[in-house]
Order: sequence, then C-alpha cells, then structure tokens
Amino acid sequence: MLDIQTLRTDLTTVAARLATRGFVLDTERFGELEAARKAIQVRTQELQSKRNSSSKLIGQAKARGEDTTAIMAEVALVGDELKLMEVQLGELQVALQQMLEGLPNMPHDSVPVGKTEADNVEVRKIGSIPQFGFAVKDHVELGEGLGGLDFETAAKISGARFSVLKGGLARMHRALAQFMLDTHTDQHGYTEVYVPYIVNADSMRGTGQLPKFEEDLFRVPRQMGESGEQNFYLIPTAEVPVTNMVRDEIIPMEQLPLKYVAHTPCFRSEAGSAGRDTRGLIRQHQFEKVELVQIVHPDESYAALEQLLGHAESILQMLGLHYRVVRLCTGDIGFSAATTYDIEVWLPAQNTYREISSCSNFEAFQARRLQARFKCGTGKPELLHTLNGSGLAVGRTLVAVLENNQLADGSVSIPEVLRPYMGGLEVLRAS
RNA sequence: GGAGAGGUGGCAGAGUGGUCGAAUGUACCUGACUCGAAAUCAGGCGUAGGUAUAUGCCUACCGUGGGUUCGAAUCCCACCCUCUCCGCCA
Repeated sequence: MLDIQTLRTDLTTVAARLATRGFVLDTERFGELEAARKAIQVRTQELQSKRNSSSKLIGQAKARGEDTTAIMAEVALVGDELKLMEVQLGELQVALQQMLEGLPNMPHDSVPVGKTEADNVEVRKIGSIPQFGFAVKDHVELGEGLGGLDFETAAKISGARFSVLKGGLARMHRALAQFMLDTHTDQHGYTEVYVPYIVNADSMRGTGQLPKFEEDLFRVPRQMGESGEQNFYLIPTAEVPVTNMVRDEIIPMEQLPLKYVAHTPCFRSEAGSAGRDTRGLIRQHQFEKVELVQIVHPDESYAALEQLLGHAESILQMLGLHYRVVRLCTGDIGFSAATTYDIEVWLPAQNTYREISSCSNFEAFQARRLQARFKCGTGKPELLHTLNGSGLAVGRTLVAVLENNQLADGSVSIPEVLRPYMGGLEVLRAS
C-alpha cells in the first residue's frame, strides 16, 4: 500500500511513476473522493464535537437536578445529521481504502523502464552452458526412466498439475530442501522458522495477495459461529506467514535485521496459466520452496537485497548449476515489489533459462499494510522494510539438477553437496 | 466436544453509564542532586486522523462487529482470541 499522504501532496508524481509499470492511476477519481472525504469528515467531526460538549452539559445539569429537556431536544437533532454523515464518511473511507489497496508499489528509480519481460536486463551470468556428448533428455523423461516420477498417479489422486515422487527422486527432493535450509542457517545467519500453511485473510492482505489476486489462491471456507463464514487460504509462498509474523508489531531497532528462512509447501491455483508449462514439474499446484525473508531498517534494505540475492545464488553455485541474474523491468515486477531480481537457471532440455528464484525489496509497501514498525529509543515508530526471495524453489531445483547432471545412460550424478543427505550415494540409477 | 476465567496504553494492572484517553506501578526520556552511577525528587511519555501553522483546537480508538442511550471501557447481542480443567486424538 502506498502512503496516502504522498498521494495527497504529490499525486502527479505518483501517477507518473506508476505509469512506468503500465498502471493507470485515476487521479480524477482520487481527487473527487478526497474532496468529498475532507468535506464530510470536517462536518462529521464538528457534529461529534457538538454532541460531546452538549452531552457533558446534560450530565452536569442533571447532577445539579436541573431540567434538561430543551438541550436534549437540541442534541437529538445533531444526532440525526451525525448518523447520516457517519454513514457517508464510512462509505467514502471504504472507497478510498479499496482504491489504495488496488494500487501497486512504485518501482525504485533504479529499475529499468520497460513493458514486458523482453525488456528485463541481464545483470550477470555465472558458470557456462554445459555441453553433452549425447542427446539430452528432459527431467520428465529422466525421472520416469529412473522410476521416480509419476504424473498419472498424481492425476488420479488429485488432478492435473500435481506430481508423485518416489525413491531416489523423492529423497533428492528432500535432500535439496535440507541442504538449502542448513546452508542458510549455518552460513548466512538466518533463523529457521516453522509456520502455518493455512492463513487468514488479514495475512493475505498484509503481504498484498488480497484483495487483488484471490483467483490465484486456494481458498478454504470456514464456518465461524452460526451464521458467519470466514475464509482461510493455503499459502502461495512462505513469504505470507513469515512476513506476517511482524504484523502489528513494533520491533526494537537493536533487534534488526530479522532474517528468517522457512521451508514450506506452496499452493497456487495457476488460474490464467492454462496451457503454459503443462509438462513436468515446472508449474504445479503444490510445490516446495525454501524462502528467505528479511525485515530491516529502511536505510539498509537495498544492501540487504544484494545480500539476500547472493544467498540464493550461493545455493546454485554449490550445486554447480549455470544461471543468470536478471533485473526485472518496471512492466514486469510484481504488484508489491519496488525492485526485483530473478535468478534463472539453465535447463538444457529446454535450451533456455528458467526462473528459479525471485528476490524483491518491497520497501514499506507491505509494512504499511502490516503496520510493521520499529522504534529507536524514544523516537516515533517508523515503518520497516520487508524483503524476500526464494532460496530456492525446490521442485525447479530438482529439475535443474536432473537435467544438468544427466549421464548418457539416463542416470544422474548427484552433486557432491547433496551426497551427505543421500547416504553417500553418488549416482541416481533406475532401481 | 463439555465447563469455567479473561481480553484496557511498551509491559503489569485499576476502572461507579456522565470532564475517562483512561488511576497506579514499571519501563523509557529530560532536568535536579552526584566526580560519575545507583537511589531520591520534579516534569514528560499511546496510536491514527482532521484542521492549520497557533508551544493551538478538534475527532476516533479500552479484542472485533452490531445495538441501547443525550452520553458507553462500563449495559445488551453476536463473533474472534487467550488461559485453566475434563473428554477425545497424531
């Protein structure tokens, strides 16, 4: 959420910056709502003030045993108009709030201006494209050949975009997650957290998934009381529960930065991506991810972003995977982000780079919705900055390891760093 | 699932339908005392918003949402959450 004060004082600048990401801000409507809000709020507060002072007089008069019918009749009139004004004011505030919640974050000045992912800027390439002396197989073929990947059974159990992993593949999948967690906790100073996978609507609103992107989520309806229904949601990323840990909190400054890592399943309905990446593990309704979250002082957030990006990259380096880092352009960054780097890993079977991590600085955008603040000494509480990045998407990392480490006979050599997690096994073969 | 207790400022904890935005303690800040610290004393200290430029005034907020009333932290209703005991359970 953007700061409403900034919109009030500097509407045209905000509109211009949002325009770079292809968002049209209806400045006229905002102006109208604001003008109406102002007029009605002033009138409402006037009436409230009058009611309060009159009520006080009534109390005092009654205490003296005087007659109060005249003044009570007067206050009754105030009450009628007040009721009307309060209703109108409430409606206006809801409308303004809805408008505000629908506005994306402003891209940081350093973000390259562009319209689509074609305008993203490559920052660096690490490693080189591996060469194979044989026709490469994709991960589906490899996985099925190893007897560890079964989409048909998954389809029977659940449906499309689910998978069943077995044997060595299932173990390697688990090994990857363990390896990532251990690396981030032991070497990068993150605190491991275990969090709920089902969250309430307030949490989804806090990190920006609601109200705009409900169709991307799996909703869990829940009966509350006798009549009310209140939805829960399956998390689309650990970002949601982990970042929401600081919702409505005031963190003492000396505790910053907070660095959390969580391994969770992620659930995405993938509405609107029908027909895209239907083969294999790339785009699933359920997948595992190790997520890095940092909650930092506003002055530190861009340094923290570089650091976090490096932490995610180090996993790929240790696995010996070739990748590149891409800076997303204004037209391609997500709703809540001010700046985003994507890490794309090389997939030989697709002969292309595929996103395996996305690292973003949200500045105060999420913190404002979350009311996540810090306090320094006696100073006023100020909004924190939040960041997160995948470190990494486990399923896609498994794909990358399988495809990049395949051998001519369809077996897969296991990266050295994973071997301790796999009982010392060096090569994954058909069982 | 059954029974009970409770949700008030950073924390703890009072609160009678009428100057209650809220006592008190504690933490914190400033000043005094001190070489300095502790102790003591004095003062300050919630959040959000409006108005505007005045060290000013006003409004809202006591779990959430409704209701009663001229007036609600206080009364009524519904819900949420926490804790204790019993039952069941991975």
